[in-house]
Amino acid sequence: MKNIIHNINKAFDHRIRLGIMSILVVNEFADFKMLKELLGATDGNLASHTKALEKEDYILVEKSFIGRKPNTRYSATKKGREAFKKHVEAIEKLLKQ
Amino acid sequence: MKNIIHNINKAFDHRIRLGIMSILVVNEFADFKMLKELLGATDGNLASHTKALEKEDYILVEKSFIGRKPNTRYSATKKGREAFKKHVEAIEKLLKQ
DNA sequence: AAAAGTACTTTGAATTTCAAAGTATAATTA
DNA sequence: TAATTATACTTTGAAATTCAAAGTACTTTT
Repeated sequence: MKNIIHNINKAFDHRIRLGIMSILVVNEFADFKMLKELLGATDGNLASHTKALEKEDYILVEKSFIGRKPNTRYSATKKGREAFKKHVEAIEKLLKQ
Repeated sequence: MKNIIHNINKAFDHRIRLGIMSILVVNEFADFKMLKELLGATDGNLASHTKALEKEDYILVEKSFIGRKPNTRYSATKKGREAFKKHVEAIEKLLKQ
């Protein structure tokens, strides 16, 4: 096989999704507000990217209340961590020649 | 500033464009056929991604004939190389926490 | 009690992605 | 030599994605 981008996961193509995963592999959890600030995304935009990752079972979404305010908290699943690791390795391989 | 994906260039978000640039920073030139094979892209798909990079002045497109067959050859511009280098550094920084 | 803020969700328009079909010529086979 | 197949792209437009504005449902401040 020749295809050099074969192992690059299209679910992580977009910088916001790449950012979400980067955050979630080093932080056990992150909430909506934290992701929004770290990524500079608008609300709707962030919601659709988290939804895309959730659909792939790469992240887990947990809704609860902190005090009486709603709080949505995200974490990377095992599947997500593994897929992201593979993706990062593929990018590194691609970039060093 | 908090935005951790601030230096990630959206022109290189897509894996095919990332692949094109990776190829063009190590090879002075690559033609349509070579890119197509290395990236596993369809014709129309590759054409639109090269067009996007050309629009940003990140790659240069030269059309000629080899014998009597048309040949389209791509190369990275100085601007493209610089932008890509910055992008790669931003990705590396993002990925190591 | 009204106004402003927080934490999202919904919506749909704009943009992007993609492959099928088209164009034009070259090479092969019958 | 005529027909068929292959090469090297380009054009087209439907489908998918991206995005921010507006909406919902509270909570907090004035």
